Amino acid sequence: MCLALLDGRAWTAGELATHVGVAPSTATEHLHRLVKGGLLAERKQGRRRYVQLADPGAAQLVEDLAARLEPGPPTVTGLRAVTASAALRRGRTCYDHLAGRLGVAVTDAMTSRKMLDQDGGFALTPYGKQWLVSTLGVTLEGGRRPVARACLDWTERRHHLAGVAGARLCETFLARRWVTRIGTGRAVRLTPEGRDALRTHLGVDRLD
Amino acid sequence: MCLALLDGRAWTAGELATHVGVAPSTATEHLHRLVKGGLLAERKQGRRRYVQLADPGAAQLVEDLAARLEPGPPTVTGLRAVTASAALRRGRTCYDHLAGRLGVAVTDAMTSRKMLDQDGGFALTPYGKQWLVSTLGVTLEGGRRPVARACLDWTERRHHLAGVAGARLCETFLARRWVTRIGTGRAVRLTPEGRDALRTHLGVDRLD
DNA sequence: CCGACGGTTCGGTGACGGCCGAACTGGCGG
DNA sequence: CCGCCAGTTCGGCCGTCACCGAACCGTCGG
Repeated sequence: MCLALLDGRAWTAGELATHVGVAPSTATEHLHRLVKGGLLAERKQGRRRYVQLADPGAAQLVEDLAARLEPGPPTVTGLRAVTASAALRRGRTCYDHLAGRLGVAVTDAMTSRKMLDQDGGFALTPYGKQWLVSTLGVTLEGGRRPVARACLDWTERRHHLAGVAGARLCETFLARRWVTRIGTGRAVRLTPEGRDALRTHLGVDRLD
Repeated sequence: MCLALLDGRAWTAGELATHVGVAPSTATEHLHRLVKGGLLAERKQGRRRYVQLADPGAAQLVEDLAARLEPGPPTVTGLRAVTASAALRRGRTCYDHLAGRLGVAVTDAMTSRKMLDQDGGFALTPYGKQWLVSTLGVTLEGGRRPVARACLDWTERRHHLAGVAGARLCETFLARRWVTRIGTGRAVRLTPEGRDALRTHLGVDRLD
């Protein structure tokens, strides 16, 4: 369930129950514990109850656990499952930022263009901040949350950009329709406009 | 047990058993699972078996879990326990770097002296690298491990410096006897020479 | 060579936890 | 007003897991 919630959206108890294949009563029990423990936040709307990860810290924790526990995606079988997992590997959201080959490619491009410093840690350079704020028009005020943070990509086994900057970047990509969600899941697809934008802004020609 | 192992040292199975108050056979069972799961590494020496956290990633995971789960140190009672926990709050090692008020103070001083950029993320500045390498004489080669990383301090509720830089800094502090270990635990004490060094190198006058 | 000691293996036990089905609650819609 | 649906509560069952004591194994020291 926590893995499913990593898409950053709010799920209903019933959705999660069928998704993981347990009875609704079982799901209810688990979700109550996770809420009481502070990992999830709940929001009641009429007769249904939505849960989502409580905060970016919770998402990071789940992500880190998953990264350590999964030595690789367990071999999927069946055409449907294979295409779905291929789409996820190509591009997806990870809580509130971009991941998969797309997320890593953006991170790499920002690094080689000196917008991101991965040499002394993981931080935006002044130029990188300027690009985000002036060129893309986002704001980087984030309260106590770090502006830039490395998040280990569990399909690519590389770091991609998370934190406030990663979240704003992902919002921008979605708002400008550089990427669109595939169906209702976490997978995203790069649009032709997105392809152009990647080339002009970041010099990324193609994603393998 | 994992919390105890956060001091970075290698413990024997028996030590851990008595430390957490279970039978040796129980400890053995748990430790075998943790080793098989890749969280701990074991090293046999004669008739005893040492275990320690497998890698910095494992330490980070345990630390992050602890930071999230502990809303604060559960009120300790008794003079002995109180002084011990006060010493831990003042200064300690966290796996392989400095933590507690000492660790946070060093991190803050490096930040205000522009050695560390906490504004765009968490990274050493060129000046910070130069200070570590030229003035303190450490090397920052660390393979795949990040040079600088933020680690949430569970007593101070603030970030302190971890990663390769944090580890080298801690080694230096210990080697130059700026801090010394108190007894056999994780707690460290600032020596008079350490006090001088903090003042001359980082402009830190006193730790509250 | 023998005893002490650290560690492990094994069998058994008690309890806890996950899970479900059935009954119940309360919004929502016809 | 009644039926439907999402979710919850409750009771009970079963599996599993933590734990321990006792026996066992190797290593070290006398």
